[in-house]
Amino acid sequence: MSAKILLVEDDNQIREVVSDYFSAKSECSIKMITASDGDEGLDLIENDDFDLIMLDVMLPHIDGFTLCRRIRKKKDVPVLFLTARVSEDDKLYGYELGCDDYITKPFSLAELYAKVNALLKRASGTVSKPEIICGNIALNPVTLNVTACGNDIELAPKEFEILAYMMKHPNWVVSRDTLLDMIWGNDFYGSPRIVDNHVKKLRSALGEAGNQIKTVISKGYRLTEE
Amino acid sequence: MSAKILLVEDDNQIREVVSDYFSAKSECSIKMITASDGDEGLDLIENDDFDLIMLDVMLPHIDGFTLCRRIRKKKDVPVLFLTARVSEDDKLYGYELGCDDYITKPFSLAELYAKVNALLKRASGTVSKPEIICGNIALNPVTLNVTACGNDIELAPKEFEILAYMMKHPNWVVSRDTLLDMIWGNDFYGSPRIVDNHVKKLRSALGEAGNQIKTVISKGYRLTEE
DNA sequence: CAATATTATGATAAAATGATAAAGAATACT
DNA sequence: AGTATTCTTTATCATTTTATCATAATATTG
Repeated sequence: MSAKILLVEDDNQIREVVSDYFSAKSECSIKMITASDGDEGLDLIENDDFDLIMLDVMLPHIDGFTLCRRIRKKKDVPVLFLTARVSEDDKLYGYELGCDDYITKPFSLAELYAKVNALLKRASGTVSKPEIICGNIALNPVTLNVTACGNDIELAPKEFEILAYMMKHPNWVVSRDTLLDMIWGNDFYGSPRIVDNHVKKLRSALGEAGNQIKTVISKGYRLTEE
Repeated sequence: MSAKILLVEDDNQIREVVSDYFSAKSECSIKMITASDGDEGLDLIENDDFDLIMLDVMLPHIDGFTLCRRIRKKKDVPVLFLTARVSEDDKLYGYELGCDDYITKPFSLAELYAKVNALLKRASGTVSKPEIICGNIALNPVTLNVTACGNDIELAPKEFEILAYMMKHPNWVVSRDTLLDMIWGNDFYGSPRIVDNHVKKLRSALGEAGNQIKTVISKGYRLTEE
């Protein structure tokens, strides 16, 4: 599942940092769109549907509270305030307007991310899953579930890690040495042939979808989308 | 293999100690360049290519995170954070920004040295570099994909290496001996005629675009843009 | 144009590489 | 301790890739 989030914030740096963090952290299951002032924000809201809106309270022409009221007239979308003001009044005001939560600057990105996910969950009844998908294979880094062609797959630890690494780098050719470095670590002194064996098992565990793992001779393996 | 490393660190002593240690330990295969603040660091990064950058998180005017983001916009080079802060947030943040690893102060020089070497090793194989394009041929050094006139091409290892070398030096006349040196290495004692054969196969694999490989009689081959 | 040097091509043998299976070692679980 | 699972090593077999060589084609030189 993917969510579209609008961030209205005049501070360039916060906009960028939050945007980057969310895109990266959610592994693209969250799509971030930003606006630097209220007017731009309203425009976007009118022409597009968002799953959540983050609003800075202190905006140039229009303040966050007013903006929130206008949003509420049009759409029932979760709103989260970013605020530097900490008085209870402000907090209450926000809540009455239908703001669903707020966070006080300076905030940690992890905290914000957690709040956003909680809101999304509350709003939709489902959690935004950071599922990674490549062709017929899906891997959930949270539940550690793997499905191939819709079937649940049980993988041994090493098999899972190999698949996870390749899923994060689809279409890359990953060498055996890279896999050894990333998964076994620097204190492994055996032969790279061991990768072959795990890949073999991984392929057979994936069944039909095992064909998505191609071998690139003398280079390594590649996970393709078909 | 020699690597150029930039260390951005405001503490004189750390700068010197790390720099000396790396130069000595690597027996000059690592060249250390240092900057004492972010601006100086950015300057150096813009005017030079580094194989790895070590960043202190706490810098005078600009902090390491911001600097890292700026670097990422320009170059895809491994970044390693030196940090005195140990909260998970910082660690995560660093990773999302494209920092490849971090080490917490106080650290042992040996540990740092090991991390750096691991990163360099990993990077030399898998850092995502932009596609190399020459005329109708495109080569992606990460996915190892080759396309000629838009079609995906399958190449045998030696063919790929020859093409890759020529793509990195478009319009150069590369002699058979050079190719033997660069691709076969010094432990090959056969005839340079073997290059002809691989070039032949490479040409036919490239189809139409094979014409971009011209033979320069008695000198070698040249890859042109048309 | 003939003579010579250089390169292209194709067939085939040799070598390198990867797939796979089997079996012992390590690890976790009961 | 005993069992089951996973990891690792090793050996064999199939496939791909590379090397060699003979011959044809092309270019260069006088």
